Amino acid sequence: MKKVRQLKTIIGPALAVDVVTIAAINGKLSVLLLKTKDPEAGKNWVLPGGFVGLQETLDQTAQRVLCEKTNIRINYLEQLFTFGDVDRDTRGRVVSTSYFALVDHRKFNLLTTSAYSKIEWFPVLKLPVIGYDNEKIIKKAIIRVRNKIGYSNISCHLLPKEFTLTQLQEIYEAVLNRKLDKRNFRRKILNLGIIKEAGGKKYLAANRPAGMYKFVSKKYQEVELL
Amino acid sequence: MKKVRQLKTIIGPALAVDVVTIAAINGKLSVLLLKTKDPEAGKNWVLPGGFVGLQETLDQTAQRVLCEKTNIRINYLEQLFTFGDVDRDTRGRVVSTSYFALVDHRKFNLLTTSAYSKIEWFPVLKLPVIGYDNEKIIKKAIIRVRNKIGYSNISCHLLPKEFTLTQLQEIYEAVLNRKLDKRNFRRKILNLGIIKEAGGKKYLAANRPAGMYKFVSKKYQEVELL
DNA sequence: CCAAAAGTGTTTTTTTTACACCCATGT
DNA sequence: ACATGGGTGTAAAAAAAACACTTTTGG
Repeated sequence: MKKVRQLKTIIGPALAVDVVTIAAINGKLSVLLLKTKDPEAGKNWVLPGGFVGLQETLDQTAQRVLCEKTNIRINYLEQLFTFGDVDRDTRGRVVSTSYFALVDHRKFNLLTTSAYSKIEWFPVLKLPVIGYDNEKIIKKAIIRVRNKIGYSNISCHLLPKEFTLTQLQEIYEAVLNRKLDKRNFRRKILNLGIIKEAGGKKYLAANRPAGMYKFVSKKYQEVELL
Repeated sequence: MKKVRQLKTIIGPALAVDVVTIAAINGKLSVLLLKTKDPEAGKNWVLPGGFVGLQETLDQTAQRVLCEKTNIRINYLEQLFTFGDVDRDTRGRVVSTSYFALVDHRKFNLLTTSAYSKIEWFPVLKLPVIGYDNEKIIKKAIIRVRNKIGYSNISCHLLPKEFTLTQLQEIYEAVLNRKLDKRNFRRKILNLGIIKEAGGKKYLAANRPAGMYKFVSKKYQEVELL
């Protein structure tokens, strides 16, 4: 491993990472928040975050912080924006590079550290009081996801491996916050070629069973818009 | 002014800003580069950049650095991405938040400092050898501008206050790197309502004079796509 | 046989693309 | 009068939107 040294002569801001973790829960786009015990945040809900280590890339910091503070191992991670207002953190000058993570919430048991009193999913339309500038970060993440779901396959990270077309449509409706036409949605999503039949059928309720589908690839790809 | 203190306990990366300055010159999308004297950059061309001060926002750093190193006062500035690879800068651990600036190159007299031997515009299709990870940054800026010109009024910053429709079309062609149909372009851009007639006519060469137009507003706005 | 969600095509409207000639000027 | 870039409309093709009934199952 290459030697990396801190530039001692530079006196500058500290650098942190904050992560907006996003899932679609019961048809609602939701964000994972921690309730802090720190009085300086006004005992508000905040995003999981932490400082960037000297030997870590920003992506690695995001992964580490999210795992440490929520017990989530990330499915999809993308850098969002770097917030650098001088007074954004009352504790001192901290610049924060924000990320968003997309997860299937059913896959993880949430678990946080002693620095926080609670960990909880909140629908983005019913957020609690948020500390620091974290609400701004969340809003930006929502906008990014809302745009990106229309021209990429990122929705794959919000679902289990196999799913029905109705489930997939519900994801899109949750993210876009509007109803879509079933027939048009199916035609379009199938024509994109990003999903294919998985073979099985889902027998669940007193109705016709739904065909199961899966994504051709979970690798990020851009496609023509929805 | 509020007191801002450095978080002394945190040992982390230094934070810098790099700026990709973009103009459309002779129908070519171009980037402004500096030739460094620093042997560690291999005497290559690099982006103007500098460290973030304790009392500065990132946007302010970008403006200051660009003014100091190129004598350009920015027209339009937008944050691009934060690059945090551990070994991206051979001099030590430096995380860099990149920006891109859009300018009308005719407005400024380029002027750099003694740390650099040259300052020059390069067409993005004919870049010289670039130092550090700066080529990656430039590529990302180009992609961003290319996307954004299609659904916003950012092109206004690449032109003088008044311009002909042909000039505007040339900007779009330079950014998108393809020819557009004159009639379709005019219909679309006029229907968007972001520009209006300025009244005058441009008498220049031995041909019919062109009508002058101007942007309704230079404030950033998103519109329906081109 | 009833309730519930799955599945399926066609028509209309809107948007996009392709395309060729006349106009106003300076020399 | 001619060379040069400015300016204009229409038709065909493609994409998007609107819309309602039949199917399969469990109870």
